Parts: sequence; C-alpha cells; structure tokens
Amino acid sequence: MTVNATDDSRRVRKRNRRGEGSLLREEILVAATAILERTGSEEAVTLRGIAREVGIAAPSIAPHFAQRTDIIDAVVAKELATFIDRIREASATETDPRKKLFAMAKAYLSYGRSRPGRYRLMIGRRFVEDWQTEETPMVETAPLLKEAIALVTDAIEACIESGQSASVDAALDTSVLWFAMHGLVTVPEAITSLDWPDEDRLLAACVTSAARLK
Amino acid sequence: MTVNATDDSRRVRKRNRRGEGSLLREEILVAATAILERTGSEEAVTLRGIAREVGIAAPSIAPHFAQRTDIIDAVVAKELATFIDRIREASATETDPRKKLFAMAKAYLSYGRSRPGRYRLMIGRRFVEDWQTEETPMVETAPLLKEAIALVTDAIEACIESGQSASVDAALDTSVLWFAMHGLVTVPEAITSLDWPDEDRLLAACVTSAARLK
DNA sequence: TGTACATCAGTGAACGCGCGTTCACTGATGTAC
DNA sequence: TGTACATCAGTGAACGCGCGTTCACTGATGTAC
Repeated sequence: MTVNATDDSRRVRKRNRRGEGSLLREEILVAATAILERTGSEEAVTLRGIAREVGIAAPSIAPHFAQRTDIIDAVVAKELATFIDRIREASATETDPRKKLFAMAKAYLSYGRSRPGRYRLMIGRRFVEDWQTEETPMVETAPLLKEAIALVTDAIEACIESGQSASVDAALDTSVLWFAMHGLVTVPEAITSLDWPDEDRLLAACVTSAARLK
Repeated sequence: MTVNATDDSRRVRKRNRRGEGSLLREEILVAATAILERTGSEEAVTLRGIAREVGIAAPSIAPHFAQRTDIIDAVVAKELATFIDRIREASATETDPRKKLFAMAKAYLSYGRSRPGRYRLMIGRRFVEDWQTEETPMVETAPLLKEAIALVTDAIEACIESGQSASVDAALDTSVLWFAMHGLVTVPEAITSLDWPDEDRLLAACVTSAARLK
C-alpha cells in the first residue's frame, strides 16, 4: 500500500522523447476538456485531476502552464475556434440567405448540445472571472465572434433585399437571434421540469422571429 | 495570536434567545446570498465562508441545514419566488396586452441585471447538479414557472386577437421570448469585448420579434 | 564506431491552506416547583 | 417570590481530504568528440 493511493490509479504513460516535451501540453488540454465536459464545472478542473487523467505527476504541468486558469483559457480559445468553424462551414453549405440562416442556427444548436460544458464556459466565462479576480485577461474573442456575427447579419440583409425578411435593422436582429439561440441551447437543458415544445419547432421559431422572416 | 486567524475577523454577534434559534437560518441564507452575489460562483459559497460572514462557528450551521447544497436550494427557491413576483407585478401594472408584454420583459431584464449571481444560479443550476451528483432533487420550480409562462402566453394570445401580433402559436413564441430574454440578460454581460446595441433597443427588439408584434 | 556528458522530461515527498465534519463542551435562559 | 435545573444555542479543537506549489532529484536520450 503506497502512501498516495491515487498513484495506483495513474494511467500508464510513456514519457515523451527529447524535443517532444510540448506534446504533453496537448495531453493536458485534452484531459482538462474531458474533466470539464464530464463534471460541467470549471472549478472541477484541477491540476491534480488533470495529472491523474494524463498519468503524470501534478508538478509536471507547471512548465506548460504557469497558472491553472491558463489551461482554461487555452481550452476556451480552442473551443471558440472550433465553434466559429462550425458556423462558417454551415454558412458555406447554402447560398440562399434564408437557408444560410437556418444552417447556421442548426450548427449553433448542435454545437451547444453536443459539448454543453465547453459551450457554457465559452459563453459564460468572463462573468465569473471578472468578479473573482479583476485581473485575468479575456481570451481575444472579438475578431472570431465578429466574423460569425457578420455572416449572420449579411444573411439577414440578403433576406431583407430579397423581400424574405421584414427586418429594419439587421445588426440589431442579429443580436436578438444570438440571444434566442443561446436561450434555446441553455434554458431547456437547465429547466427540465417543464414540457418543452419540439426542438426543431423551437429552432425554426427562433430563426423566423428573430430574423423577422415572412 | 490565536491559532485560527479567521477568529479575529469574526463579526460580533449576539446569540439568539431561547426558542429563537431558527432566526439563524435566515442569517445563513442572507450570508450565502451575499457571498454568491459577490463572487458569482456557487462553489464559493462554503460553510466556513458563511460562518465567517454571519459571525458564528462553522458547525453551528449543521442544525439548520444538513448539507451545503440545501442552503443553495433554499436560496434558489427564495429567489425564484421573488422573480416570479416581479413578473406578476409587472403584468398587473398594465391592461393592454402589448404593454403587459413589455412590462414583463422589462421586469425580467432588470431582475437579471440587478442580481446576476442569483439569476444565473436560478436558471442554470440543474445543469451542473445532475452531472455532478445525480441525486440532488431540484427545487419544485414548475408551478411558479408555469404561472409566469401563462401570463406571457395569455398576453401574446390577446395581442393575436386584437390584431397586434402575427403569431400563430402563442405557446411556442413564449418559449422564444424566454430564450431571447435569457440571452439578453446573460450574453452581453459575458461577452464584453463586443459593442452591443443600446439595451432599450435590444429589449424592444426581443419582445417585438419573439411575440411577432406588428 | 564507441563513449562521456549535458540536457530534457518528468518524479516524489513535503509544505501550508481551506474545506466539511466530528464530538465533547459551555454558558445563558426559561421554567417547574 | 426564590432557586434548581433542563434545555437550547452555539463553541472550539481536532480530524482527514484534496488542493496548488516548492524543491531537490532521476534517468533516459541525443550529441560532441
């Protein structure tokens, strides 16, 4: 019986070869993501927990990430890139602006549904951070977000031009669509005591109302 | 110098008189709410932290709450009641259904803005809980929520009847309005790197689009 | 081709901290007589 | 009216736990000669 019982459960792991030490960085991020998604809690992503998952000693994380929050930041940055990719790809699959809007909304929803822990962290992070430390700088999200926002606003404008939308302010309605999609992803997931309408109908209703489609 | 330095910072507090021991229960809830609102994190609401805030020893909480999560549950239950009250009051201030909708939406937004920690906990709690423990029973939220939902659905239906709304499914659009309001409360608060439109315009856009007002 | 050695990748024990929880206790106060 | 005492409200020291972090270390491996 060893003093530290967690050693028993440590995964077998081969040390990286010389010059390949930075591979561990990726393993750390994968483990942090897995823990986050499993627990749904940012606080549950601890250095020791990650170390256990990867099969290393906890201090081995230090050369790769100075602070625990840097790991979270890296996970968020990676997830945001993936998320925006999905939106971009969805937009590219259609040419009709109305279909583009639906495709992007569907991509948004299925992303949020398939990786709820990461989605929540990505959209909700700053809130807690600022209040707790007042110092952690935010991941540079604005350029990527603006790209996705522009895709939606352009689609709504195209719908207005083709007479498919009654919107008079595409930028404003883009925000409304975002809000509605965020609610669609998070609210039914949280409030399970109610009978929600069918998800496809909710999705369609969010898009048609926010973009004021006729 | 005492061994436990936190004793030094403990608030001065008079013990309750005989038969009034349950007053401490209220003090515990007030302290838990204060910590939650200050930190924005449910995990930051610890028994020792509450004890420090109230000015008691940590074990004194045990007779009032068997588990830490019971305190959170009690805070959520209390907040939900307050929240629904605000919506109900807002609805009662107007007779015109269109104005009713705007009044309720405004009440929703100002509630969320003024007590963001509690709002997030109230709407987002089940998510984390289920994943972590699979056992904590949810506060009985359904009846209160259904009451507020009915107020909104009724208002949308009245708008349809008076020709003010183009909605064809008031219940469905009530969900959309909820989603949009939830997004309005939480997304701009979290994503501060973007320039958001004016809040009044966002609020108006959420209501008019979700309820399909003409 | 062989070998010495610097360096890289990571270890393991130890630390102090805050946490939830236990358990024997204390002292004020209401009440029975 | 006075007093003994049961009870209520809460204490304080101690526990084991998981955490982040430190620091001296180890042993495999690539490279210079």
